[in-house]
Amino acid sequence: MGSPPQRADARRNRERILQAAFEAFAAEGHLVPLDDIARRAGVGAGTVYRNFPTKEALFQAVVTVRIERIVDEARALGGAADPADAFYGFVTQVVERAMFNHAVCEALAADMRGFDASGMDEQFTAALDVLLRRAQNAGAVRPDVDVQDVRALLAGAMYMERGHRRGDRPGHMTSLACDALRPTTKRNETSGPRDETHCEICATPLTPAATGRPARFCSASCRQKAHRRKKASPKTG
Amino acid sequence: MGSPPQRADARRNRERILQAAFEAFAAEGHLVPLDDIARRAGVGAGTVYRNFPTKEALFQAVVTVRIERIVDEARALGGAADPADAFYGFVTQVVERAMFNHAVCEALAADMRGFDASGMDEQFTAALDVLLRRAQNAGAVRPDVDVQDVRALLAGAMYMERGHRRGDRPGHMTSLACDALRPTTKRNETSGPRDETHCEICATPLTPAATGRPARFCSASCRQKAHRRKKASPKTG
Amino acid sequence: MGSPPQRADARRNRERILQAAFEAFAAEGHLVPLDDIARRAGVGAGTVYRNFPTKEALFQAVVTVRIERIVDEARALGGAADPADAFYGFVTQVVERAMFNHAVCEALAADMRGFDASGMDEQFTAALDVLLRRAQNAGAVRPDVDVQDVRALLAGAMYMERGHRRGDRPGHMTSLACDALRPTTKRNETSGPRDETHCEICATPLTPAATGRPARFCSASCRQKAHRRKKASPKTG
Amino acid sequence: MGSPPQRADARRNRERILQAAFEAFAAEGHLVPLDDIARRAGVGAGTVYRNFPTKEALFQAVVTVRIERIVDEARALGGAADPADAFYGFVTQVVERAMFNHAVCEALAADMRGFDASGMDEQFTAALDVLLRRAQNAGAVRPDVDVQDVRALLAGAMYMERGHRRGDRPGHMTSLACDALRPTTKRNETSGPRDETHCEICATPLTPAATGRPARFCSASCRQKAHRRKKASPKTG
DNA sequence: AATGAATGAGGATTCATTCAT
DNA sequence: GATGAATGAATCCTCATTCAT
Repeated sequence: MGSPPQRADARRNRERILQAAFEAFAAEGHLVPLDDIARRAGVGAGTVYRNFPTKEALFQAVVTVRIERIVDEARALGGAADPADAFYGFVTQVVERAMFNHAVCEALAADMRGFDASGMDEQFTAALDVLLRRAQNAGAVRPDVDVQDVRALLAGAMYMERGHRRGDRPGHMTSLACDALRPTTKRNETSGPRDETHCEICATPLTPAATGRPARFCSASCRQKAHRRKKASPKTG
Repeated sequence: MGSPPQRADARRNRERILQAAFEAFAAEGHLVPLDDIARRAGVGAGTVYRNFPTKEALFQAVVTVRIERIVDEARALGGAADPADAFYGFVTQVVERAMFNHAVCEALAADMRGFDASGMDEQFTAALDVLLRRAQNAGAVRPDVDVQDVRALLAGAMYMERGHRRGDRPGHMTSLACDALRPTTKRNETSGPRDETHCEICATPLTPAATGRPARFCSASCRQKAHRRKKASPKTG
Repeated sequence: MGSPPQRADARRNRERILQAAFEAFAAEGHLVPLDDIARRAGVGAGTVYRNFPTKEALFQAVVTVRIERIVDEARALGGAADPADAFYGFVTQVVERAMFNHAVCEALAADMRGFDASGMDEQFTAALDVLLRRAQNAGAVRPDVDVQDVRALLAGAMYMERGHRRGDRPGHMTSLACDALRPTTKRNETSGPRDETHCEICATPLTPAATGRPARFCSASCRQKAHRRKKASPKTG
Repeated sequence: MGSPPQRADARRNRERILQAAFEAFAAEGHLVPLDDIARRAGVGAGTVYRNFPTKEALFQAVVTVRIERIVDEARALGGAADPADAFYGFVTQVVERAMFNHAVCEALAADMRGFDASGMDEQFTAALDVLLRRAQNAGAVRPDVDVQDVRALLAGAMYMERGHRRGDRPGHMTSLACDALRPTTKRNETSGPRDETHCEICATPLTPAATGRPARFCSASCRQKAHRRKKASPKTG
């Protein structure tokens, strides 16, 4: 039943189902009723079941296709000139893509729920492993993480981006996650907009000044602390 | 409705319901049927509804209790001598506790779904904010993250620990997440057990040797690379 | 949703559901459990929901069909030769039909509860209005009533017939209701069977005579009163 | 259990329950949950059940009290000077009172649902019968109706008033119902506000004139009909 | 006697899956 | 092969009635 059908129209149906399922699962995850998918695909529910024995199998099929592409990309990057770029770029891109896709998210999820079919998981892990080791070998990734850690981090980054999507900083959590992987000497620090409602040093709420520049500190002693601290690590604003 | 009943048996039932709900939600999150919770508690469904007007209210009640404790701890740590320990210890502990608890996970989740009741969310954020700012002030946390970032990271760490639970390294993902928050100069690097099935350098699968010490590299050239690299960063094993 | 299905068996099922719903609603009104309707129709509850999105929609569908017929009849009578017959005949017939039908009763009910769908209510009112005005124009209906009064009276008549169904005089209450609409000069007075257990004049219970013709009055003075009254209005027996 | 309790506080509770039940049933009829009544009465549900074996029995008790009063009034009117006023006044008053009382409505309802307990129904009927016969005897009520007809009409009038409550004409339907009972020669005709959107004669919708007095007829021929008709029965506007 | 907690049978609705057409 | 109709178990929630305290 999972094998591709012979007739042209049947093959077309299968494609349409996969496409509809992709969209539906991407938008709503496992929750979307199968009838909705069938309707989107313009076929009957029975046709879906002819092609995929269960709803879960359909889900698997959908994400397998996606993961296949991702694996392909990972393999393509396996020989890239810059192992660091290859690795971090890959991670970032995967997250970005999955960020808006409930289905891929669930598939690559930390618990890999609903994604152990067809050995795609192993292939993904293996391909990622190559990128990771090359990056580690190049000194771009700390050596004490393994591919499972990275997989988990990937899942976590997707999760964080999905949940804490702040219009202002897309990709911010992913960037943090990547920083967790870097050796200590290299780091991409980015700074967000400053919080003008609390003291930067001790978090005391600030009384907003009616006029003039907003205050940054609650007191002179906090301003002094900030001053001292700035001298100690001058690179971060 | 949420007020504790007077009679001893009723109070006992209420406790049993909360306990059963705690376990059930911890194990399966929002998904568990309310009837299951009632059965676990040894009461009828009606009794659950007498105590909590909706399933959601029960969920809230369960997590509110948990979050309350966490907030209390955060507040207690607000005056700790070592801001760094206070902050990282708190984060680690929260994750550890929530790790096995789907419900708390969902409550503190990145999207805070199903946890806006009773202002507990704000209290949690505020208490965490204090710990964060003190740690930043002490130079123990990079200055370009805010409390929302930390909340997201917390949620992500819980998620990662839940999903990628590897018997061997509990808390490992949390440790990584914490590292993402540290200024570059300080880092807790830990190393896991060596993977004996792949070349350490190029990730080529290794043929296990029938006897003797297991191989670490696939070839002489990889061994050479490893040697060169070791000289460059001598601190990591 | 409400569109008729193509397949023969489905169409048959839909009909059976409508029929079962018609009977069930007729007998018990909105109260019948939907599962009962499904069982009567010999289908699963899901099948009912496939055809009608909610129980209420099913109710509407059932009564809409009935009201449609009634509206059709009203329109057909719009050009009748005798406006009085058309109007009173229509009213009588509507009540007769709805009399045994809780559902139609509820639909045409005084408060029109649960019958504002599909504009059928307005159509009914409009068609009735035409009959009413023609009858008023012909002097067969008192001029100080409007179509809303007639609607109310219709509902009331149905209600009365339903409740006080006396095997002996079906339509009696409707006849009374119609009389309320007639100009004073015309009236259809009908008389029911005489009550042989009370004095006709003062309602004192009568001791039934063991033999002979049953008594009509409790005393000679009442007989006398009746005699006098009979002379005053000789047409009613 | 229906028997009045001995202790003073118990008697007080019983009264409070009856009062609360009266209000609750009046407002919502049979639908109101018993727990609500208990709460309104400030007692536990168990106390309600101690006094009344079922919810239905409570309902009966409540309406029995009300009907008792109505019966008392009917009896008091039995010797009134003017039998016509006594009868029509009574009918009107009963309807007016019940109009805002779901419970009494249901009790006196056409189908007498939920009101066959304690012989109150018979007493009501008997008392009404006396008023009716006296009015008939006085020539104020057509002779071809019996007390069951009047009961039905009462129920119907309540029903109509409840459903078609038009702010503008409270009691209008009751007035109509009374007219149905009058001998042909006497009648209370009232006229409502004229409908300015349809032709008075043929009910054709009227195009509202932008200025000037609103039109009453759709055409000259209808105006002519109206003119002829006015001459025939000059008393009604 | 009073309380109000507990019960549990429904009731409306959804949806994965099967199967007649 | 395709269709979409049918199924019926599952889910949340209500409320009359019973019973332990």
